[in-house]
Amino acid sequence: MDFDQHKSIYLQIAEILCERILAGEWPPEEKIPSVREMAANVQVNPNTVLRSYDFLQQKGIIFNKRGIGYFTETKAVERIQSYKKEDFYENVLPDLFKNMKLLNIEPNDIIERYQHYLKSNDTL
Amino acid sequence: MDFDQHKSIYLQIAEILCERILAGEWPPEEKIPSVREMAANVQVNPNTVLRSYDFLQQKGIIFNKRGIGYFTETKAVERIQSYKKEDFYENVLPDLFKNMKLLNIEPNDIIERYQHYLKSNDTL
Amino acid sequence: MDFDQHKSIYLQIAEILCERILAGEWPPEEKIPSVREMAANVQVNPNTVLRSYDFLQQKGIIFNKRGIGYFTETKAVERIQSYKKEDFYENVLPDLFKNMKLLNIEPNDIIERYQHYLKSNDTL
Amino acid sequence: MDFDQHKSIYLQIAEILCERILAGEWPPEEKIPSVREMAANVQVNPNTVLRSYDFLQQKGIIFNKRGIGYFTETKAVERIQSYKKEDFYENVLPDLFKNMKLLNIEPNDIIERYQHYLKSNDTL
DNA sequence: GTGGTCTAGACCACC
DNA sequence: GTGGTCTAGACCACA
Repeated sequence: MDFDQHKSIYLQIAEILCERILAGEWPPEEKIPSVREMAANVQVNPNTVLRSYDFLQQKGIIFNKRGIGYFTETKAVERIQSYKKEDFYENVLPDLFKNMKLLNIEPNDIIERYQHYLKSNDTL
Repeated sequence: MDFDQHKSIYLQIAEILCERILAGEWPPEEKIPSVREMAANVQVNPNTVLRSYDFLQQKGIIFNKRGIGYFTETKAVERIQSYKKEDFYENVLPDLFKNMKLLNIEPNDIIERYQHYLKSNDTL
Repeated sequence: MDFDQHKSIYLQIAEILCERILAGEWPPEEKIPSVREMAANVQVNPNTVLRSYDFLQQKGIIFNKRGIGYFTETKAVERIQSYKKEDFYENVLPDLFKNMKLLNIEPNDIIERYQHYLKSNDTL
Repeated sequence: MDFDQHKSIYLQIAEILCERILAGEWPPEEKIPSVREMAANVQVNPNTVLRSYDFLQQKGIIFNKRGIGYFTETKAVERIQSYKKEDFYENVLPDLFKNMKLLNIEPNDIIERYQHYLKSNDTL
């Protein structure tokens, strides 16, 4: 597992966990890997994984049963989607628009590239 | 001058300088404010401004004449645009597409919002 | 640790590190001393050491793992040699030739002195 | 006139003057260009040229007649050669040898390159 | 523990 | 006047 050195690792781990939850890897209320197990998997200090889990718990995406482990919240998927939506309209889109204007990029160019993106991902 | 606490100040200063160069505030080979002057303007320690200038010099956007000051490179604008373009296609766009697919957002929605964005900026 | 007052300390530290890497003190991907540790060793402010490390990182000779420390790049030795070679053929050699011609020094003189140099270093 | 930004300009001007003296541009006791004239020629602040002249005067290479100008010393050429010789054996040569050993460069390579150097300069 | 950023202030070489 | 370097010390996020 190699991480982007410019973003904090615990956020990258949280991000990956969210995507796996969205992908349906764990149904609601299912146990996710223990801190130690996850740490061993991604070759990272357990404290760092703990921080990811803590972060996701505060966001209402997972919860903890003492002595047992961490579990997906019932509404984990909805929560994640809601956060992503907020981030999308607050950050991603304004950033996109600013760059499009500055670099004189046509909306059609974006659409075309998106079609390609969908196709290339379909075949995976 | 107030800065975003989440990004380092020296990078924000560099960013602002780039936008002022793009806006044509200094033609190619023109002298930009001295380190001390800029530091006084944005209420920041001169060392911090120096770091911004150093950063931009390494990026080939400004250069230094000994004992005189910093000057915009002949190709400063091209360089900045090239960096921005790379960031756009490498980071912004993939991020956008990933989110669009995940959140089931239609390209038409994006375009529509972009047109609103352009209109609201025109009136400024 | 005493430094040459005519060159900046951070570059001299970088230079020393390069020579230690060339000497094989740290294999590829090995952790080098932390900023604070090195600063204590050479009796210098940690900021100054950090600057050396930053410099070497930009040259692709060492890299950083967040919260852990700096490590030698896999190709550190090759990179250093390549930089030294470039400097040699671009600066040292032209300087030598210019002086040889100007001072009317015969190549044989140089070779002879080089053999003496090698011998005197062998005995160390 | 464009200068190497890494060395101080006044030393570069002094260096150029020395080479012109060695080339016989001004016989002993001949007047060299005034500070202002030289400053205009090389596009530099007169203070900087003055510093060069001052430097050369301290080295016994030129001397000043108040109100008239700067003149080459009778033994200017000998002095310059002596300084260059000292620099050569103290700095250039040790630097060369260190690099040759480190980069595993054969003396024959140096000689060969020197022959090429002489040829290419002859034709100029 | 690690590095990263920022400040305040000093000193220097250079133009 | 210009930038460049260094120090001392603080504070922070991160592992």
